[in-house]
Amino acid sequence: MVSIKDVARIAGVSDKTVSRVVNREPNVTQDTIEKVQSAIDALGYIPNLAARSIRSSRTNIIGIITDYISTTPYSGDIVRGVQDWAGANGRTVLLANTDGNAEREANIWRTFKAHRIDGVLYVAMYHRTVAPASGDVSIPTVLVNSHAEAGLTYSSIEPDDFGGSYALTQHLVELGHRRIGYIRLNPLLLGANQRLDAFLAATQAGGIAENDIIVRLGMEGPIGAETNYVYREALSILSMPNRPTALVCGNDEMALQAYLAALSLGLRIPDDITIVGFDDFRTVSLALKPELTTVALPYYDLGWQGAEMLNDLAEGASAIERRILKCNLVGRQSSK
Amino acid sequence: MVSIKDVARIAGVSDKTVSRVVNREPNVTQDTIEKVQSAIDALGYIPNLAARSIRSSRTNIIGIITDYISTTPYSGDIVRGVQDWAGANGRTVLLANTDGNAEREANIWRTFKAHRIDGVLYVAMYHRTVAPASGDVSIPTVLVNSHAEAGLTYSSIEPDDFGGSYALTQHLVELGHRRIGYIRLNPLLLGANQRLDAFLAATQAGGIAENDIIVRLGMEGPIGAETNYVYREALSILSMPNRPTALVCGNDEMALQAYLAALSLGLRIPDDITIVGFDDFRTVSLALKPELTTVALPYYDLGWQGAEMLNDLAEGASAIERRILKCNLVGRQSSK
DNA sequence: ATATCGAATGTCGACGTCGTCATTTCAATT
DNA sequence: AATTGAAATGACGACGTCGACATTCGATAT
Repeated sequence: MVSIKDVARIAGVSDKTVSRVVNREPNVTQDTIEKVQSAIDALGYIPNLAARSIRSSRTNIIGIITDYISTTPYSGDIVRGVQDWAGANGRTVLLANTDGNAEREANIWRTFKAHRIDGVLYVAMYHRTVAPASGDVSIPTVLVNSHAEAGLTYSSIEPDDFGGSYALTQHLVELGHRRIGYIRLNPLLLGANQRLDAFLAATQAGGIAENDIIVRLGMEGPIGAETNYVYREALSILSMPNRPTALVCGNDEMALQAYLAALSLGLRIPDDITIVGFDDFRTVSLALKPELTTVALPYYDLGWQGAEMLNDLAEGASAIERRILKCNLVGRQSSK
Repeated sequence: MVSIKDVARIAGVSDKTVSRVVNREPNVTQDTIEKVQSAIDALGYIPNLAARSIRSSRTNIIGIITDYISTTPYSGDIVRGVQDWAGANGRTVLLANTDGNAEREANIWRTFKAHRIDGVLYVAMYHRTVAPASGDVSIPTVLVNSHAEAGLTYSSIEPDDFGGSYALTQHLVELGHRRIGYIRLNPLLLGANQRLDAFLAATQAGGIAENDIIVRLGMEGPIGAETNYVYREALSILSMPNRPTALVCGNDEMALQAYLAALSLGLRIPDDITIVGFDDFRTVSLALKPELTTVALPYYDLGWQGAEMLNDLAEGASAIERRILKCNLVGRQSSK
């Protein structure tokens, strides 16, 4: 590999002068700059960041630790947000995936430390409580789409499931719905409870009677291997003699199944039944006809802002911040 | 940061001896090993990989360059496959995303070279032809889910869209379907043509008359901003007086729309109409009721095997290999 | 011509690790 | 006790970069 010394030799200057040119330091003649630059171009010289980092003890690398990357398709957008921030700020991203395996996680922390990375974004693919196994040597860490278990202090950034669900429910109340069905997510998911709680709070605030609320469990069991009751429950709710006029689903994938149930019963959406989802998982929400009213999770922003927070931390900010990002209602044609 | 010298001082040995222990070199007394090990544990010493790499000019880092990571949800599995291989083989993964932007791509190559990574996996998120902008200095590179434009020589690994589509079509012929509709993908996608070609070849081989094949265009326009005709075309095909008994969709998302169209016409799946997809995009294929017969893309294996191929290349193998991975038929309840 | 001073450039060493080679230790053999 | 040889350990330098400091250069003022 061509090094700074090779460039120096070709340009007929010292290695330090090349270094000055590369790092755009002042007090270098225009003439010298050109000589050096053409030597760089001729040799295709690219500075060795490893060497740089052992001198400066700063790597400009941030690490991402993810868990179940493939179970929640769009959460990859978190990673994209981080990457875009990194690209815009001269950082590089090291990525590793635990698959929920503790031993693997410990290894990843070790490797990241060996790389002397500047910080870690600990990204949960579904919104939940986590306990990073960072070990004794500490690295600046920000939890993304998650927060720390009781007793652990980490900065974190999360979506406002509660607020999003509240807004969505309010939307239905404003449309005049007085009897509403609800199919809830796997209770293991943090969002499941927050969304349901907000739904119940908003319906109550909207003056809807308790027995005009029909709540059913849509899924349960371990993440990635859950049992799915959604279709059956949707059929059951929609077959009730006094069927509700709106059906709220824990997420868009559930809404899809509710669509199928509704259509197979000959119901038209949204004329006979309003159906709404959550996540704005676009491969589903936009493919459904009519397109689905849902709530968008701010995945990309979680990543971008999480990276910003991490940067603050790595620069010395010591305050622990717990940031909550808004989930916006996305009104489409499935609600009326 | 604690270095090898700190450990040496505490253990009362030379830095080289610590190095020997860390790297499990022979000819070290058991006694010394223990002394050193306890110093390592006490200090929490972790070797600095950057320092190691400037000596050995081997980083054990492989880079992944992706394009449109968020448009094809499950293709993140390619990355997961790479990561798993890396984890199992002591490598670390550097990740960057071009978003289809050439300038960004050039920057990424520069950065990767600056990190002196061992090789690059150039991953396309949808199957296509690519022209990596790797610049003059070369790094071992393998193209994943893509192959090189004419004139460029790169090793590559791709899914066998043709074979998968052929098997799927054959399955329908074997089920006795003699009149079949086909909604095709955006022609910009490489898979679009391969899948359609295989469909036409398999129907012809199965003795189906040309005018019993109804092909419609489902999508067109730039990736990520296409116009979608699927629902309309599905309705149109399914409303024909002599409607086909099976409908093949370019991918699972299209199949979803075909389901909606069929149900809204009061048709039952699969009794009145067989519908099949492609991709085995599980959030859709398993959520559909009945579950969708489709073809699985070997995303994970593309990643894992791509990493293997890259490793061979980095170790000195000079042969260019073009590997094609099988796409397996996944029979479920939507075909009969 | 000479002194002065800032600008331009160079020399040197340190960062952390490990290969090379030299030195020390120790047990086995004469 | 002296010799031998292998095993164990250490000293040193190089990898590529850049900070600290030293030196040289060139222009201006005397």
